[in-house]
Amino acid sequence: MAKLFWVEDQSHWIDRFSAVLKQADLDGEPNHLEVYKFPEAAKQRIAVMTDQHKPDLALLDAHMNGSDQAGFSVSRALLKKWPDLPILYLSEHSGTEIEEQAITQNDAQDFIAKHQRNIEAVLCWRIKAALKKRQAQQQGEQARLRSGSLEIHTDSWEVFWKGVKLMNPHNPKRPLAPTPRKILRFLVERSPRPLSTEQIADLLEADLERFSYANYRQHIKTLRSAFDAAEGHSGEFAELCQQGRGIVTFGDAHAYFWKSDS
Amino acid sequence: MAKLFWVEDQSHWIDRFSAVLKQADLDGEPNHLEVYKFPEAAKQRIAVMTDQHKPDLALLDAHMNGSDQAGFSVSRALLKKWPDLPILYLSEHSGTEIEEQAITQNDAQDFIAKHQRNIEAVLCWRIKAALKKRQAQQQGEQARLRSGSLEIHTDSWEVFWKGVKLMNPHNPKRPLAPTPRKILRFLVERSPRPLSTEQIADLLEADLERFSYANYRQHIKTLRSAFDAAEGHSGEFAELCQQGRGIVTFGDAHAYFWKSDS
DNA sequence: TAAGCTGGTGAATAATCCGTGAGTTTTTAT
DNA sequence: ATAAAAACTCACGGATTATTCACCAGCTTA
Repeated sequence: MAKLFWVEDQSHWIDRFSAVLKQADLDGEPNHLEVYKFPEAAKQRIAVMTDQHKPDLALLDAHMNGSDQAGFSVSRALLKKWPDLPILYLSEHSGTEIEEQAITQNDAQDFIAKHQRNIEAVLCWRIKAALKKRQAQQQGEQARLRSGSLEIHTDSWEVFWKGVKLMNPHNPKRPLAPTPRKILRFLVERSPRPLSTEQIADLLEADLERFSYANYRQHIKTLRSAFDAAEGHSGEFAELCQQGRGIVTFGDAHAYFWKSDS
Repeated sequence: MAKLFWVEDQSHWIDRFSAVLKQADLDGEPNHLEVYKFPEAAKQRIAVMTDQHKPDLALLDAHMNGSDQAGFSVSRALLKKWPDLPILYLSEHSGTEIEEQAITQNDAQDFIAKHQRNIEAVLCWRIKAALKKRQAQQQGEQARLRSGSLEIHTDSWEVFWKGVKLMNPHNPKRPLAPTPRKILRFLVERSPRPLSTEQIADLLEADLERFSYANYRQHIKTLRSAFDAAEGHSGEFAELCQQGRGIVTFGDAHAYFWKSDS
């Protein structure tokens, strides 16, 4: 559960974004949102918060109630207590001195303009990215990609399905081979969008002359049997794929996609 | 002197920003700007760049010459060589899928819309902030290393495995040779990320012409037999490596990685 | 019903990886 | 300058991985 600490003085922005933020898929769980309309109230709250309430990320408006510095004072209060807390600004004053101050002097992780195309989505992407970065730093750089029961350690490239490490189906003592594991990663990263043969070839930096659809199919087969092996050859994964989850064919265009099982 | 690596396919943007970027006060010194108009040219250049040319920051356009992926392929080439290089996108397509891909999948440090108020200044602020963050990260490295049964005294460069000092396998009276020692240290420092031949060559500040994969392999062999010797030639370490711990081949990219035994 | 398509499969082949020993060159210490 | 140590090169071979091929089943369309 991601805990967000949000300070915003204008009600209409709160109305507009709170539902989006609560429901955004940041870590697969529902988010907890703590909103304050006044910087003073926020600061008082920060003073009494314990580590157990520590937010994962703060979202601030820089300019509030007529003062340029209101948001920054909240930021200072937060950073004093938790120096590594990522702070994002959400402001109407992009391109101004406020942005400069936020970025160069107040250790802002990001500064997002309120007035822009598709702002809700942009906000979610950036919060997600900030959380991811934070997590990577915290966990000693343990980069992980998760989707349902699947977990890919993107550093050591180990892949776990329901907690079991995926192995090479032809030789259970050996780990999943490089190309299949890359393909799996790309599929999960782009989930639930499909990846055509050409796109995979591009991502693999393979020659399109060499990398054919037959080829792609073969690697998908390897992957599927690796999943099956991890489940003790029970055929569960094959069933899952039948039901349109796991590794699924797209229907045409020689494409496959990954869909989380949960 | 900050070195910037910039890929941008449209001349008018290059004209508009190059002077600004050259003269921006990023670290108190004049900046060095390397500009490419074609992703292919950029990638070719990256392939032959050595550590001494390593840029401090890359500025990419995502969408170039009609392809959405052109910028990302440059990003991949850069990150493959220098995994911690900060990458900023400068794009006309903010709020679109391109931004999403950049931020959530391509480890973008930032994504800056070309069309915005005061863009020149914003660009400089953000570049400066990214460089500052990078520097702060680099300084936070530790002085002593421990990983499972392995301990490296980074001051005296002695290496202990299960409390036994690793010696040169060819001559048990002599300490482990410098290059294997360094390689082991880099592997452990980056654990559990793999280190390709290219990256090791970079870290050793060796010439890529000289430092080949065969070479790397040979040092790995030396290391493994040093571990084996420390265990009284029992073959335990070889077994450990078989099981994916200790010094492990990555299975791709001519890379190895270290994984703690505990 | 056949032809054309997609997508799954096993087996065969091709390519690559990686460990290895032996030898050569470069570096270092005396 | 000399010798020892370290770094590097090279080529081989077994193992592993990637790719190709031929075939089959199911579906759609003429």
